[in-house]
Amino acid sequence: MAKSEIEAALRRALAQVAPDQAETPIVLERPKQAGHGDFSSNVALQLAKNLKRNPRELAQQLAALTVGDSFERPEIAGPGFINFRLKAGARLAVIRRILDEKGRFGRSDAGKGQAVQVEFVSANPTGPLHVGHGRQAALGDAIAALLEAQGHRVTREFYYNDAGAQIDKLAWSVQARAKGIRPGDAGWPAEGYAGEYIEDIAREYKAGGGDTADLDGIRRFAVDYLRAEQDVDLQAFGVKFDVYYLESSLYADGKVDAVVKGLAANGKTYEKEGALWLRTTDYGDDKDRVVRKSDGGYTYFVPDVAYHVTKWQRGFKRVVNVQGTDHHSTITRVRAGLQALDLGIPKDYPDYVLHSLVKVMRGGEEVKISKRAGSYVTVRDLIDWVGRDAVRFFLVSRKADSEFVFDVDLARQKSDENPVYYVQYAHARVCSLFAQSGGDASVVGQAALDGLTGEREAALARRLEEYPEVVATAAREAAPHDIAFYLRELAAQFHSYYNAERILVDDGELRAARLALCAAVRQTLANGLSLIGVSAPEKM
RNA sequence: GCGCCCGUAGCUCAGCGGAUCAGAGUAUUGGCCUCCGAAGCCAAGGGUCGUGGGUUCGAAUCCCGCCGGGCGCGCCA
Repeated sequence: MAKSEIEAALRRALAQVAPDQAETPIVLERPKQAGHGDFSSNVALQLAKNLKRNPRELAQQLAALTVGDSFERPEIAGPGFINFRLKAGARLAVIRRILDEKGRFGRSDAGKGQAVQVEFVSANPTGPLHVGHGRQAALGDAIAALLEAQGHRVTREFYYNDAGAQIDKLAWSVQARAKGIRPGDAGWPAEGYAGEYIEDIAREYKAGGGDTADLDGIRRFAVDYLRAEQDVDLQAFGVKFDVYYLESSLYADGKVDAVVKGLAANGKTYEKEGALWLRTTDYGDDKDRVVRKSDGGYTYFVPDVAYHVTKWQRGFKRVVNVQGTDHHSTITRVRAGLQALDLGIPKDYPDYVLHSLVKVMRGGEEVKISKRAGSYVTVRDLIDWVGRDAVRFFLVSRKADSEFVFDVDLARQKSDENPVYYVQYAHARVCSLFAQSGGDASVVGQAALDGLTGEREAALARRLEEYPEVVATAAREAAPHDIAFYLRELAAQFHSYYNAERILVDDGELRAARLALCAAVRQTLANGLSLIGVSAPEKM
């Protein structure tokens, strides 16, 4: 590839100009302005700092020594940047590569099949999924897809908190409803779940012949019911999990007890005020935390630690947990627990991607209620309002840690269409071109590309060439929004090209070359959209 | 009060291991359909990058203070 050739040539020049600085990192950037060429390096500036010499002078020396077949003579600009311009043939080579690699374009085997686990959503089975879960589902699934694209073997996992106080509350709430007690009535459980769905569950339970006095039966029924409902929503969202891990199984298998024993055996715990405490302050926490409450029960973070021990033991050397920022205090605790067990788990295990909460706006006001859940907007609501593709694109298009305002009106506006269609429309337009030309992408790909001499064509080729690096960076930083941004820019350049040039000209060779470029754009759009779980329609 | 995150164009947001980083979309205004999909394209206006210091030849980017916002700070999960 052209980039590595430039890098190697620059490296050779560097070895001649400054042998003792041969370790200076060489960074090749893609200038934003086309006038600055295809690649640019600031090595001369870095070098000037170390050698205390004039950067422009160094740049001149380096540039004169940097030669290669695929690029023109480099130019010096600004304080000492070395700019490289590719020869047309080298720049257009990416088109043929894309048509050849198809869905593999942008993928890499850099991950070498390493097993990685991405845990996300992990909603308690106490109600329908809310928008925050939606953001997690969109982010987590995209991060998983990105890691797969980099050659990792990814397991998508959902952790069910199906044990503990909140499940008891669920059971009491359903039982109360089954007995005809409504929220606010006498006998309604303290902090019970007030959503309409509780009534649905109670009705279904009774319809199935359930006994309203059988609290365990109610509990099992309600959890199964809500799990099934969440699965339906996730399916509608296009997210599939490989493993559902149940908190209750950690108790059943004795893994929770084992953690407590292990912590005690390592001398990391102590008794105080009738409770058992863990010295999490030894690992950077503000204060020590309770492990076993004075009533004998464990706090939630014990099964959490036990769960993460299983992740490690299941062979996941790398784990990414996607959670809301409201859980950020658990990071220190879980890591502290793992360290205190002294199992050889790295200090920064696992990785976390925290996302801020989503505010839903509609009609100029924040929406806080939904019919079904009562106190929050559900994933289902969003899908119903703007469609799955728009929800997934929107929720992934912002940095995870910035607050996100989901403007439903904006997403529906413009004759009931969504902004994501800008990207999808570019894809559909190429499909339309092929439908009309009767062309076949693989045949078209054989065409000579020499005719593609326009600035827009060069810019599109540059953009396409960039794609594999965008994917690699997005995967490394667990930042799917990079993909969304890239796709929008690629689509914008395509629309611009489409309007400026007549693709289906009469000249056979030129037409074939332009169609080849369009086919490469279409392929890249499709590859990118699939990473974030958005469809690439042929018509719309 | 303490900890983490955030403050960039009217609005929603990228950029943040310093330089070629003042950007995108949207909104506003003005152009472009006898012609491959106008759900599109082209152009213009619009920001002392919250604020005050510091480091540096060079700071939206790094450090400190302050202001403003979010989230945590349970023997809840």
